[in-house]
Amino acid sequence: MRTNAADSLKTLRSKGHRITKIRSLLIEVLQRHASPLTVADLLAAIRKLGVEPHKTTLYRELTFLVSESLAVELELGEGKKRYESAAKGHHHHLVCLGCRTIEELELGKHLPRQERKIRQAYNFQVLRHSLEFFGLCQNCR
Amino acid sequence: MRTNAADSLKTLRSKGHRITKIRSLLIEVLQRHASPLTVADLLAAIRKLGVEPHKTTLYRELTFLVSESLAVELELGEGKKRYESAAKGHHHHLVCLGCRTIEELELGKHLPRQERKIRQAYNFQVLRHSLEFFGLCQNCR
DNA sequence: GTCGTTGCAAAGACTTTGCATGTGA
DNA sequence: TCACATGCAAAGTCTTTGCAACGAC
Repeated sequence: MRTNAADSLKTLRSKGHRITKIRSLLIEVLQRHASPLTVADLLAAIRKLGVEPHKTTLYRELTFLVSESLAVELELGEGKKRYESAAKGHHHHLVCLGCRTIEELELGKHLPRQERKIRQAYNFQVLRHSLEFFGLCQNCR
Repeated sequence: MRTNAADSLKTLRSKGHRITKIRSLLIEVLQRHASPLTVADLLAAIRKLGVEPHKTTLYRELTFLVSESLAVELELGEGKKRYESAAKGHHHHLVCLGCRTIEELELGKHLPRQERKIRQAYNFQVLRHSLEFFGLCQNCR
């Protein structure tokens, strides 16, 4: 699962999708950043690289990357969506309510175990989960 | 923490807040429903009871109830917020990606334990968390 | 009567859609 | 070439703000 931008592009090409400037920049930017980014963040990051994509294009492209399982969409209670590269592997988030910094967090195997229990107890097939901790970071405390 | 609508109203009154028709109906509706509701859901539910609040009022009232810790706000990847009564106590959710049904789920004490670890390992004070499982329910599988 | 609450109009933020144009393979 | 990708305008959905009128206590 842990891949790089070149791998992602290869995968897309092999499926018959085109490799455009915006697409490859977007994949690169997503992989370079540690925390999940909003559409506005992504637009700014790509502009810094000298390309000016229309925001509609980013919305469409992100939908596409999510459908290809190359990006992950999440909501952190802000009323807007954030995206991160799927190449980083599954993880959770620490969201500081003070400075809004988002840190990544690796948790043990407690949740896969819970998911098996849910399967049995609720007759519900878990495909994915989302776990965020909200609180105060070192600086904001 | 597990209270009823009358208790919530008493608490509000003791703090000097007013008990209006919309406020008390909203608290009642939130407590009556098992799954978290959108503003549109709440508006419909209150209309069924013969009152026609403006949606602006609901937005404001929900912000107020959240600030008073009588309601909880959450996002389930739909691009809109959902609210539930805080009186139900903390729990997690099973979200069916097929029929969008939302079920509640009680998990063990794994997370409080994790939160203590996070406090130590990341120097991050966890105030609350949000955990949702997305998948397919019995009918949609 | 006071001041918190409500309704309404308007605006703001985020996201989607339709269509013409551009471009990668 | 030609189907996929992009840009632009417009609209759609969710939410917030300003202000005057209302109503709980």
